[in-house]
Amino acid sequence: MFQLDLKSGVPICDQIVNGFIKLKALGVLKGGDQLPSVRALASKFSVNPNTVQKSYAILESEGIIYSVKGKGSFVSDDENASKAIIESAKAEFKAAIKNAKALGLSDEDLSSLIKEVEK
Amino acid sequence: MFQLDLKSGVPICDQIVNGFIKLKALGVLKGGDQLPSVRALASKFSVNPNTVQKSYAILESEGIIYSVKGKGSFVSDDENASKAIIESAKAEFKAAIKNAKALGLSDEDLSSLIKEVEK
DNA sequence: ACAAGTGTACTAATTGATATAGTACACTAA
DNA sequence: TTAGTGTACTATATCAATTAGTACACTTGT
Repeated sequence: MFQLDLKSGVPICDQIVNGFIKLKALGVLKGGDQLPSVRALASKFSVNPNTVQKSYAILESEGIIYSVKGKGSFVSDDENASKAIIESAKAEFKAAIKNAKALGLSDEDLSSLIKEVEK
Repeated sequence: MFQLDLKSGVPICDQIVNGFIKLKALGVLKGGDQLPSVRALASKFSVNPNTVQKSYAILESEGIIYSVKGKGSFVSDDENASKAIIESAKAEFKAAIKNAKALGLSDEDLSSLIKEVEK
């Protein structure tokens, strides 16, 4: 399970969303796996159930998970889900690119950095 | 001069800070150059003078510029300050690369995204 | 000396996003 | 029936960012 950084300034609900997206991308969570209940996860992280609920709603709207009243929330095995994960990762990376470019880094600068990280 | 995007969600003061850092990094602004006055820039951007003042205070605290009462604000001669900022931007970008790769994006994917993000 | 322009320092109010608090309802399974 | 689940809703609290307004100290040019 992932960790929350309450001091990071990143909204808690976003951290939870990204946490599960990464767990699925890494294969830790697979289609059909059950997620912690809204209340259980809220208790574990010591945050409000509404915040977790919001995260789950976002994940469901993106096709990452699906929720069933009275049963629980589960990892989706829909083909489109992985597409959503990729899109989410791309969006996050684009934001980083925009930041770097705003500080004057060129396309070449950034491209060379990509290769540096390879190891 | 740079532009502001009021709809981007990025705080105006941060955009102004990054704008000047970029101008200095690109050599458009050099040590000793005078910046627009707080009131003049606020008027040009149609934002509150306090917001510009805050940006200038941040830039000064980071050593990018220096301000003199009654005279104005000027670009600092110290090159190390802006270089340090560029380095930290690179470090942040590297973290984003690592993140994206962990989610399964390839070097080619990331390179093409760099070109996608314009301006 | 004066006036205009400069940076700086406050307090107050506003807005929007985020998170919390509390309650309630519908559903499922044992 | 009972406990646990997701879901919906209103209200409140908090915080960052911004705006608004005022005031003061300083420099420059006249």
